[in-house]
Amino acid sequence: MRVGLEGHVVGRTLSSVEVLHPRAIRRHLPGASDFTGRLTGRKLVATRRRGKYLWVELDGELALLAHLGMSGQLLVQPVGAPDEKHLRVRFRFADDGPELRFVDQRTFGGFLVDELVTVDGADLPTAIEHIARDPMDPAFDPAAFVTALRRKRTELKRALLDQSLVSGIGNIYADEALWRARLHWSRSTERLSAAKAREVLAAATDVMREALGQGGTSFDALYVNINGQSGYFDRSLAVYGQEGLPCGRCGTPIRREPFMNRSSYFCPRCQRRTK
DNA sequence: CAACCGCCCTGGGTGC
DNA sequence: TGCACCCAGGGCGGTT
Repeated sequence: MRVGLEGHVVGRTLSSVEVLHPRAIRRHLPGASDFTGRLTGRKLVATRRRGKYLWVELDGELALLAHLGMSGQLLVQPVGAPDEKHLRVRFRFADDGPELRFVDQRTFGGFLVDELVTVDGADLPTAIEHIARDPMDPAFDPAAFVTALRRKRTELKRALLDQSLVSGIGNIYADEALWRARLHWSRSTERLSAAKAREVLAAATDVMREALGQGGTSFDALYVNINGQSGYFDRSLAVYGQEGLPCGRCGTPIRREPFMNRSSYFCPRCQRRTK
């Protein structure tokens, strides 16, 4: 998504911004008129990503920060193309070329305009100062992650989802990484060996790299790239959403258990629960 | 302070 | 056919 966006918007100047649903900018506390006011006339300089956050650097040390939530899409569409049913924000450009649209059925996604701050050598929007580097980041420190993980006193999957430890891992990639590392989601972080911690991190990194290579995960057909095409990593899922189907390693039916008001999928034989 | 819970929201699917 | 209900997801405020 970031790469696609880069090719379409970098170097262009915003001429108008239209907020069609207030929830899409709920994290921009000064409100819609401030949001559009700060963006209008601004030039887009670069696209950046950290974990699940995406932002566009603007001239003037500002950033347009986005989180797509679970159903958010950024689409490039010709001016005048029919509005999508769930169109939430429209960005138009001074060159009158194709516009950028934020389409989001479930309205978990959204934007804010934010100032940049330097944290540990990286320029970040202030709102995401607490978000850790993701495993694709060249400056990501695996050893520091392992140390921080083992200092936690919680369940392993909770820690993998904690975006202040490592970012970019959500419910799907956590389950896939745990299956690859043969660890149950409820394993305690403080009793996890450093070797096992490294293993689950490596598995998560592999899952993310493979998913990126395939354009992401689109199990519910709501995830699409900048051209409206879905990723197809869902074809590669070993456990997520596979309840009752045989484990690819041992054939035991995959099980689903409630976890934090959602679900964890795992192989009950490969991923034994420990005390 | 760390850990944890519940809520935000929409629409597709299911069961009655 | 229509209605009530459930579920998916990430992040954050509030509570323990």
